[in-house]
Amino acid sequence: MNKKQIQSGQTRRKIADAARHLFVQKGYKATSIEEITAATGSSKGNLYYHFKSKEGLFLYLLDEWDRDWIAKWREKEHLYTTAAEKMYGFAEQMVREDLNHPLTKAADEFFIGDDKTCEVEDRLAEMVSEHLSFNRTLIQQGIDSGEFRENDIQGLALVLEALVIGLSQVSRRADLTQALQTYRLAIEVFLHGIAARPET
Amino acid sequence: MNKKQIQSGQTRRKIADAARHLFVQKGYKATSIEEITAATGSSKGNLYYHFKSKEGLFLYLLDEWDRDWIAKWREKEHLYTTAAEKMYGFAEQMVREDLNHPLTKAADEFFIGDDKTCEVEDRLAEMVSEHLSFNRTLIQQGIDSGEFRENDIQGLALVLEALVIGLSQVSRRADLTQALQTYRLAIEVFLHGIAARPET
DNA sequence: TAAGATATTGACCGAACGTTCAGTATAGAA
DNA sequence: TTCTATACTGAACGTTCGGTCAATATCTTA
Repeated sequence: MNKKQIQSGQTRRKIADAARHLFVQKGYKATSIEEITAATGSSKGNLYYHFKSKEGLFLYLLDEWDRDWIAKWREKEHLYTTAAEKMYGFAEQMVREDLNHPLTKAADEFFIGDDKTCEVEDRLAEMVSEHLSFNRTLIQQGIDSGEFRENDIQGLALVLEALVIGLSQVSRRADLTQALQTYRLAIEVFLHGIAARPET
Repeated sequence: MNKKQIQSGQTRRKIADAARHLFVQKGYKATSIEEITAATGSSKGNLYYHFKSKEGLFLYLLDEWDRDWIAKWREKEHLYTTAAEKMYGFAEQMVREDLNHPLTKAADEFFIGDDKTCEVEDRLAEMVSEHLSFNRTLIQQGIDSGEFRENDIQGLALVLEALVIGLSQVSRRADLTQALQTYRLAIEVFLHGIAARPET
């Protein structure tokens, strides 16, 4: 590995990290290329040397982030025995990994905005379905083990997704402790509800 | 009332309606003044004759929408007897009133964007606390009537808010029937959870 | 060390957007 | 009818932003 290649890789990393941080914090549109380069100390042209476009940079981050997230989850998953524990673990990872998944806020802008490329559109649709599939598996496991009631799994996966998206928005300006507490309470509610006794 | 004053009022209404529709559909930033005027048939200058600025227009819509929402709720509230029914009614109104509250998406951009005026910031903070207060009341009523378990009310209000925000995002591209179904399921889960039996 | 590949710079471009303003049309007052 | 306040128009302005490019610096290789 060259000295040049190493430094080039470091630059790429620095840009990606700064961009991810800003996208999460401010959203996609509200984050300008100039802000990203200002945060890295390098120049605008250099960013365009390493990444094709703003969209390309964002897409790169989406892929990277998703890979990391799944990898971290696979590491921890076997530590949890019950499906309920997995749910709490799931929530905790959501909070600790920068308080939200890129899908949550920044990607949502893409869904609504009308200026999205086909490539981006496809990739996002894919990620959403991956997300829902992840949630379905989580719920299915609980049903199989007898922990959860038989129910509309696809619907529940959507509700869980909604809960997670909403939580990340509500918690964006909260500190880690508060966020963790809210997430845990939310999962508790998701599992047990707030009604005094379940209808049988 | 003059003929002129009437027409002026109608223009104002037409602009406000078109703007609300677009803001809800596309978000705040993604909606341009030009689009709004194109949808009304009147001119850019005319919009600025009736409203101070884009922000001012948005603020006007927030106030108006909030008033309408609360008024409609007060109309229906007495029809529901149990707190659980109120929850479902709450969800239904959320869906029917254009699939979301302006707070949900467009206003969220303000929270994150750094270009907000103090006036807007204050008004939004006020509205959030009103929202949470509304949720608290709803939950408190259920506890008082013995329907809901005693619990961290402020936390639950936040979770409910997160759920509602998330639902509106997840349902934005769904039709009314689907959305209603998802919202109902979500409230069901919020009330009863998904666990096979509650921990006692 | 010379030549060439690679990495970085920052001025610049065109498009989009919010906002302004000089000017026009119209309804009611005199 | 004439005058005036109100309602409305659309070209133009200043700014912001994503993206480009010719020039330059830095490192590798021969």
